[in-house]
Amino acid sequence: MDPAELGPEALDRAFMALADPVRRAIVARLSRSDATVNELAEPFAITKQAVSKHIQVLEQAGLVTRSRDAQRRPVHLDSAALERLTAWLDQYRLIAERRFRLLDELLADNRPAGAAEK
Amino acid sequence: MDPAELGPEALDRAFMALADPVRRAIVARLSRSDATVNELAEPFAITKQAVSKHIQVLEQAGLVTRSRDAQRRPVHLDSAALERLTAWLDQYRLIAERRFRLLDELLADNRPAGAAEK
DNA sequence: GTTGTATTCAACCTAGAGGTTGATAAAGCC
DNA sequence: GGCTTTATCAACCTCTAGGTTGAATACAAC
Repeated sequence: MDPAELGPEALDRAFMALADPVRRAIVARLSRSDATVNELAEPFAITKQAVSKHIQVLEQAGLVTRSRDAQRRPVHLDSAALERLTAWLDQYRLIAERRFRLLDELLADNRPAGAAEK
Repeated sequence: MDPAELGPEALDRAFMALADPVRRAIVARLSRSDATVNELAEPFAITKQAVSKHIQVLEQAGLVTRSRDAQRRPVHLDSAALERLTAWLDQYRLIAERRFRLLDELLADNRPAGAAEK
């Protein structure tokens, strides 16, 4: 099956991961460069353990990956994962927008024409 | 300030709203046409009260709006809200991708050049 | 006005998210 | 070996999300 396919649980985890300001800030920070847990924890008024948990949430959501560098575990943003979420959103947004466009054309054309769109 | 500006709480609510398979299915359904609570509840094995709550979550997240038609309260998908989320994701995805592209160019160019990207 | 349909409100339950503190693991430095 | 740094594990607490049932509201239809 398509590796870029996103099952429901994967979407659950990805959107849930982004539904937290700390984790979104981490994503924003990682967009500029990879970073370690300590570096990522620095701006926040919470413990490093809490940040470590946030990173694990992002990792299980597939949004970030981690490597090894001695005792450090640099975190890396997976931009393809963000793209998959964008794709999910765009899919339904475009369906809805196409529908509105058709409706507008019908209305502008000449008559109500009592078609779809309850 | 820009009405399309998304504060942290708005992003919290929007992403949280999408972190549930029932609510995502509702969004998918609404992309095809507006629908009432009863219509939206039909495919699910949960009570209408639960679906009503889901819709309120989507509404407070700004993802849907509601109108009145006698005792019915048709739900309408706000595609602009989806677009705002896409914009948030793309913002950081593009920063990360640009960085990778530059790094690739540096590597392909000729020498390591010991620049950024820890 | 009474019945029926669509939706919400209120109270409650349970599981999990996000936080803490304290102990543990793993790797470099002297 | 011992010490320090980086990061995680474990146990715990509190708050909220998602679900239930049962009563209440709002409007239509008869």
